[in-house]
Amino acid sequence: MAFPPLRRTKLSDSIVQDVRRLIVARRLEPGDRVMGEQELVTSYGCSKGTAREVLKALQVEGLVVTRTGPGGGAYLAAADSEPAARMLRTFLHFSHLDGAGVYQVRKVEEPELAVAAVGHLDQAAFAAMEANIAFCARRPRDEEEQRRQRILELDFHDILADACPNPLLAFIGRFLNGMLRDLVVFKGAYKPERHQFSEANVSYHRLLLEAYRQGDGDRVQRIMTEHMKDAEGHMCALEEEVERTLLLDVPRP
Amino acid sequence: MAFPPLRRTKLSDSIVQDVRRLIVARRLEPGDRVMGEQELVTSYGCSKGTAREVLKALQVEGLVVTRTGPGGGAYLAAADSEPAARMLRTFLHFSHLDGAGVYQVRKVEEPELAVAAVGHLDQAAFAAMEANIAFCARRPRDEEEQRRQRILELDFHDILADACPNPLLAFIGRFLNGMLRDLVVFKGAYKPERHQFSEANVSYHRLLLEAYRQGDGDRVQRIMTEHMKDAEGHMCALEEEVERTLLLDVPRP
DNA sequence: CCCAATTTGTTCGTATGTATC
DNA sequence: AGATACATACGAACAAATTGG
Repeated sequence: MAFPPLRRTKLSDSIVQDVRRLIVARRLEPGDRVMGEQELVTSYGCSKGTAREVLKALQVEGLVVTRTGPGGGAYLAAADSEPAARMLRTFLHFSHLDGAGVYQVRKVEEPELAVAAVGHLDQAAFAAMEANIAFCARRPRDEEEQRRQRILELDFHDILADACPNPLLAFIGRFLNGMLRDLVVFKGAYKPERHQFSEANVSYHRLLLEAYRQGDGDRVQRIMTEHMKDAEGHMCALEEEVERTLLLDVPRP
Repeated sequence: MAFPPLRRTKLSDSIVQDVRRLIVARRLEPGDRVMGEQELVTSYGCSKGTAREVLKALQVEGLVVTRTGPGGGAYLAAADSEPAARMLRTFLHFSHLDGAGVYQVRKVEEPELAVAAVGHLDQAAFAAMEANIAFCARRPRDEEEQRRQRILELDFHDILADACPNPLLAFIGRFLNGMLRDLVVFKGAYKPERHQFSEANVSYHRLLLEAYRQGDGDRVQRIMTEHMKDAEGHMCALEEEVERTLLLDVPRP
């Protein structure tokens, strides 16, 4: 036995783990000060380079932000879903998640999120929904505007996610919206042939807005469920179409 | 131009972004070689420390693993959900997600996952489910064994997640199971008073196993839906109890 | 089994940009 | 404007780990 350096894990990793534990143990909140470069060097006896790696890891995890200058250093970052979303995207990138997989989740999650948002929409949210519908209902002048409309249709669902009091549900909703945004630009879901899809979405959004104004949770649930079912059908049709064109371009051996 | 000091974003961050783009552009797969320390230094003209920060960031993101020695360097890591799960945990840590929030998602997600797993369970999975049920059905000799049983009940759901062909659905399922494992140990859900909860879970698992053996997706859906509804009730009761004891210990001003 | 080559891991010294006072 | 404090970046050197002769 007897490992001479007695270290199987990288030094920086163990320090990172230690700092993480310290953060939760001391009940630190966003904005509080965390150990900076010098403090890590002095309290752990490591070098600047190692301390920098530790800070870098915590930055990537979205836990801390660093500022230069006097009074600068490392501070606990505000809760941000972006790092988690980015890593989930990379994980799913290698797992080859397709649009059908996205909608298998979305069709059960989005109705739940929609009803959870009832009673949590303020005037600004209602105004944003109205403006969103107004823009998406306009007849697009060119393909570029059509693409922007499709992106904005997803923003409508982001408004609902922002109003959802359940942070996990809201995260999943926003994440799925982001995935669909990517699919829109990569799979060309904004093509003219898909115009009826866009019109269906807008009408569903109109119905949702009305149900929200009346605070009718059951109706919100029913409309959103149907909305997702409809959108799933469009997505599957789109993917089949893309599949066909790909098969024509690159025939398999 | 020549603007070395004219930089608003950190150098290492831009290199990280560049490497990420390179990975997806070249369609690299897990196991493929990525730029290591030396290569980063030579191709980006940065220092060793900066190159190490880049590698560190990619490691934290779960994208690459590094090995020492000849033939070592940075390699694209196998798809791993752990980094994404860890960051999602930290995000939700600051968002104060409670057990009720977990079950609001779980009760709509787990039935969908359960039916998706139908037809994807092999003999090993069936054997694992049987062994799991057998262990959890045993009368616990002490509180410690009871706690282990509660953890293992969640492993039953992990078996289903492993069989689920939708990677996103499987990720959410495994993530929720992990969250509940933490709640079990922190909120003491394994207390003797909760024994009937455990028995209910085991009976639901038995019914699920039978439905899976018959490949009856509808029955799987119904049983799991009821299972989640039941578990949600127990979780809410538990949290109310914990809330009461906390109010007794630390009366609010 | 040891030795050498290779590549990451770690340390120290130094310099520079940047924000605060 | 200058001094201070801090992160950011570079360079050189050594240690540790792994592979192959």
